[in-house]
Amino acid sequence: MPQQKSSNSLRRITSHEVALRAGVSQSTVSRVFSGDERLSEATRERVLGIARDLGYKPNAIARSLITRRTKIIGLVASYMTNPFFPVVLQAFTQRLHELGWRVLLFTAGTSEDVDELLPEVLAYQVDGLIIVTASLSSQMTREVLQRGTPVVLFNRYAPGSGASAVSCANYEGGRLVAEVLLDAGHKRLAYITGRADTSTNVDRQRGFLERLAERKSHCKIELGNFTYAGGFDAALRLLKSKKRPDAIFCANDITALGALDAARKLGVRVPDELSVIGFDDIPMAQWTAYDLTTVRQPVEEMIEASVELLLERVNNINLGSVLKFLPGTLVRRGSARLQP
Amino acid sequence: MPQQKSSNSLRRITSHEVALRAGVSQSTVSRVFSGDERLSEATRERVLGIARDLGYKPNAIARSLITRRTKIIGLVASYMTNPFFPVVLQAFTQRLHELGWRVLLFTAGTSEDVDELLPEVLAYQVDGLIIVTASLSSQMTREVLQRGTPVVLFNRYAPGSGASAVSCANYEGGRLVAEVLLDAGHKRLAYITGRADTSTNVDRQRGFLERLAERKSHCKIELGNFTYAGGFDAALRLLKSKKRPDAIFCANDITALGALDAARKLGVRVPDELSVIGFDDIPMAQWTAYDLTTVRQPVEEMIEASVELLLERVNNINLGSVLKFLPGTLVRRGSARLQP
DNA sequence: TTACTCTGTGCATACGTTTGCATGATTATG
DNA sequence: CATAATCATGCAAACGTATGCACAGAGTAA
Repeated sequence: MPQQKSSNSLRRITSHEVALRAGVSQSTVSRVFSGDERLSEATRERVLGIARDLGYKPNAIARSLITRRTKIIGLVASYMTNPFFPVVLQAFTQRLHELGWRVLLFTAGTSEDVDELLPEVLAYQVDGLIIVTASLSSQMTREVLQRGTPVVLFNRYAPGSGASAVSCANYEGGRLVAEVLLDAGHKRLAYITGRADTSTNVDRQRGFLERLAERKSHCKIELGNFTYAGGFDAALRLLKSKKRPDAIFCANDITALGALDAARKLGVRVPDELSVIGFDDIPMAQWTAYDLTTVRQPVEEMIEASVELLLERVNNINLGSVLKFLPGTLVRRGSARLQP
Repeated sequence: MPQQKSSNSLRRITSHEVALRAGVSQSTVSRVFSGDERLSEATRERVLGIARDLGYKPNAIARSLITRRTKIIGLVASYMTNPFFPVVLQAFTQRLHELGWRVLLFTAGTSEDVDELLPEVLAYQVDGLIIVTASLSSQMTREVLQRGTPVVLFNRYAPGSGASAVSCANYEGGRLVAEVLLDAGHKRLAYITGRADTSTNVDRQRGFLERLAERKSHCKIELGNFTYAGGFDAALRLLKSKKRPDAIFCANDITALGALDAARKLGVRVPDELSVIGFDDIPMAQWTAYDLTTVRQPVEEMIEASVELLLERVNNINLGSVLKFLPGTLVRRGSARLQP
């Protein structure tokens, strides 16, 4: 209805038009663009030439309708406030592009929204789904999977749900931090949590606590929520308490930066009086003001693995789900004293 | 070809199926979902019921093909390393969603890539384009526009190109900073640039310099590139020079944070010995370690304006292009001495 | 010559919707 | 009671592409 306004040269160029100009059938034009082998060099070039002149590009929508493949991956992300995710987002779109896929982006404020969002995504017949830092209800996971759309959870996992997942080895990361802090002779330890309902937080905390317990140590726990402000406030509480900790492990980097700023505000010297260790290795961790010692997530490898896992399953629906955990590595910087 | 693997319940549910089960025609089902008025309550409810049972949702691809509207907006972004953009990205997707649009995301490493990226975007028949912090060749702009796809540039502008644009009033922002720094009695001023080929940098710099000139002042210019490292290095050079500046205006916040860390490293006290002012007001500007005085871009309003401008033109191709500049406001924090 | 294989191209159909038009049923009007 | 008007629904033709099948012509082999 709205199009009828004297659309002079505004009509879209279709394969029919190109065919007409080139004196071939529409099929032939289609074959040129879908890379069919058996076509004479002559016609191929003629068609390509005319297409270029007319500015023709195959309509991906029409193509998707018939091939039943959109070449679109739905990407659902939440918690974009954490500087870790822009990096991830960028890497995902970049990588998928290289492989010839497009990204339909959805941002969910809270995890609960994801379930409501998904039907919208699916209406666009995306060939696969990547869910970053959010989880689906098992109900929704089931629906999506039996529809034949593979799902990969990034930075989360849900065993038994049927969805594949890629995550950092958070449990082992937690253990590692416990190890190096104890080795360095720290006595009064603390952990600032992330959001309690995330596997990321749970695993890091469990790894940390379990290794502490194994070595007959323990720690104080203070609530954060994966944010700068959360880390700041939690650290303030810890540092003002009577038995002030000499080392704090934070659920992620952004929390750790908050903690460092709390120490700065109170005049607590880092790392002499206090060691702080984070988790992620976001770009700011290297900044002079922080110089944060942290556990680096192997983002590149995680992205690569996610994409691979997903596309494998796009091509073969019958592949089962896989959980993949990649090891993090300790990046030693100035915010923690790690020598005895 | 790949689909033929014993896909039992894996067949997609179409309006035909729903129609069959409901004992109505496919047209009727379609009418139910496109909100046609004249339909008996009885059939509407029966169809909706069956659709719910079967998990039917109209295929957006097929719908797009016939309506010639995809309800998809292409969003091309670059320089995701600047923390300003995740915020922008999040806001855009959020807002567009609320209005019933989807976002196809493309990230361009450098501006030059955008031209190569666009044909891919257009193949998906996006109804409109938002280009964040990147520009198009005038050639490409012309092609896109005459194709009937409206374009809005965000944080850039290109007068005469036919593309609409929304940007902060960078020139006035630059003037404002000059004003307050001179008012406070600063004598030795400096400007750390962003990338020279961006209107953002050019305008901020021009505004700053022109106001200085008007008040018979001038400043030293040091090259940055809109990054933390760029700001850090540039500030280092400035602060080590014989006539060390007593105030630095940085092309954006991330540059300013780098500059502050350079000062921290050299032991230059802020704001007593040095004032630093940025531009953007990214989340980190509030962090205790920086407490950055800066010119805030009215992001919310800019997003809102961009979306409005774009959707207006999606609905009416004949509307001309508009350049919109929204004023920034000075946010006074601790990194600058602004009293004489 | 006949028969047969290849190669390159066209014909026609399908993908899952929307929508103008036609039609039968129902209600209002004279 | 006849006719007109209204309502709810069905029919069929698009949208722009991909692709199985048919087929013409060229080449090869007998």
